[in-house]
Amino acid sequence: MADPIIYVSARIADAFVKVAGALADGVDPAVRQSDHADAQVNGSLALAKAMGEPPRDVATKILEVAELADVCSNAEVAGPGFINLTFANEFLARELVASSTSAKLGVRSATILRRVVVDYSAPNVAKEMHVGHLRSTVIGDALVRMLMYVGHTVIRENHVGDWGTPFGMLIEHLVDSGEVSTAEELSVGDLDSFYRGARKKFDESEDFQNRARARVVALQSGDVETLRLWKLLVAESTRYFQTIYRTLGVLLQDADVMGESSYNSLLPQVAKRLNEQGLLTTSDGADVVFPSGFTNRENQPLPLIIRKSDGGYNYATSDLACVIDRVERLDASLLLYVVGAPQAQHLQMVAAVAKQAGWLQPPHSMVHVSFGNVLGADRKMLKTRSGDTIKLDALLTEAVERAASAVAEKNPDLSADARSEIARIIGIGAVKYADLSTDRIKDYTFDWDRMLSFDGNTSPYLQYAHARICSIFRRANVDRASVRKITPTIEHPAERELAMRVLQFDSALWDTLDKYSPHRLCTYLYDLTTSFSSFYEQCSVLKADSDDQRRSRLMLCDLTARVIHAGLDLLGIDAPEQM
RNA sequence: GCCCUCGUAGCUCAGGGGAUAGAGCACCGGCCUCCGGAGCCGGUGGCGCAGGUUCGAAUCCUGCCGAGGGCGCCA
Repeated sequence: MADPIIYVSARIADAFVKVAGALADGVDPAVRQSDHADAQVNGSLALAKAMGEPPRDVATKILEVAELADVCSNAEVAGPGFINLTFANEFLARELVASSTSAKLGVRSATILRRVVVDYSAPNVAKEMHVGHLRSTVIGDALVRMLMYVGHTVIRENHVGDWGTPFGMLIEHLVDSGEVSTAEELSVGDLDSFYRGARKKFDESEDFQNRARARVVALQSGDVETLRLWKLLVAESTRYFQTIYRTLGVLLQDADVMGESSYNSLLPQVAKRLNEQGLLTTSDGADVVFPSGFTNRENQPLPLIIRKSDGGYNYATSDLACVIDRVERLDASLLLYVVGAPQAQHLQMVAAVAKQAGWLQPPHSMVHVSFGNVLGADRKMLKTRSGDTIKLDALLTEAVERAASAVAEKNPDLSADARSEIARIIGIGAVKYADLSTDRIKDYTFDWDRMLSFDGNTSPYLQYAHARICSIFRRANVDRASVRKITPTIEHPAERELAMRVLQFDSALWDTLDKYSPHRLCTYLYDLTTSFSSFYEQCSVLKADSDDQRRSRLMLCDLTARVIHAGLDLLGIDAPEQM
């Protein structure tokens, strides 16, 4: 019940040991998909190198001792010393049934179950969510779903920006505008104009600046009235974030919010503990740590500032408190930070200091799941025509509108209700899939027409294939669950191709988790769907040659649909039965 | 100046030690008495440059060129 290649790899590894004994240590069988057969063994060449024997001779020896009778219908030495493997159709059929009847469609569970914190989304209070937050939110949410799927315990943490000097001006602006008016402004999601209003006053009025600074002091010293006003801003903002999260269909809830302010009480302890370990030094009036290996412009050691010269703490301290909290209180062993690439050095420094201080010892580790920018057609940061940042809310609304007009055109028979729901699923799915389907480390180009196209590696294409399969079962009037234990007969090349793809769900998901790269799962789902479309074109299901063939193909269809559905679900995307 | 990331087809992207580098769009040509043509099948076209490691390099290493980002009291 795993990818056939994984299954066969174990057999080949055994054969390596039989042939080479200790020389096989550390030699990866490297069984991979192949254009020349179902799979090819590449490791035979490396083993031959280790043994100092001709590669083809070694490959022949491997084949003599490898136990492949029940899994391969053919195995032969090829080229310079590869071994080409062809899986037995009966083996594939057995694996398909195992996959179909398993709870997780053939995906192996994690062998070591961990507690994982995923830090993602992280919008700022009283600031509009924009496309920059889209990536963190969408990628983080997909990783959360995948980690849970393989059995890990996942703790979502939304590190909201709810503290710092800007709150002085924001609170003063709130006082000027009145609480009722501010609440109204924020509740309709007009966070940007509120922020800009505060900023404008701050820039124009010296009196306002003084009030703002005084307010920051009041906030940090715990003034009751100031805290009340601050909480008002936080509450209205998080309520608004939640509406975006619901539209986007992500798992984040209010309970997942762990804003920067959550760590305020821990900050003095961070400094204290660092000091006790002799890591803290004073530099230009600030308390800092110099982790090794980091330098500034002048090639001088680069500090992580723990306590500013004015006595205040900053985000580095808060991030360290965060590490302590996640490791010591939450007992998480893996900390994922789904944060943009520009913060790479900062996070490296935080990790370095946390390790030096002994707070982040193996098996505990933190990983920066970094990502690039969203670019417009001009290859620059995505902006509106007038040069403003694009509000996430507006972006999602446009996605649904565009999808709605496409649905209305392609499927006018749907009821108005069904149409708007499907438009939501397609529009939001398209935006999320576009973000997830390219390597997160690179910038990606935002293009409405491409992401909403029904051709190519897009969510509408996957959703369409899924809907077609659902349509087959409606027409056949067959209960989906009733075909799930049927052992399929693999005959047609397109059936075989599809069967192989379906069975790769397991390794596709694990490859994805290995690098925390959702685009690998997307690529897999697209390949699977392409295989299905080809199968569907060449192999009649409802008009099959025999009842057995029909049942066999229905089984394949059901399993394919379930894998597409599950795969999209792991990406946080719905798959409607009709569209 | 130092550090990090990225350069693959005209465009948007996969592939990140394995045989002949794959898709989609665009362009050219096929397929509707057919389960959803929102589809399928085929064709044209490419690894920034130069070294190195390796049986084998788009992939790993070094240098150069180009693009983006970071480099002490904002978060």
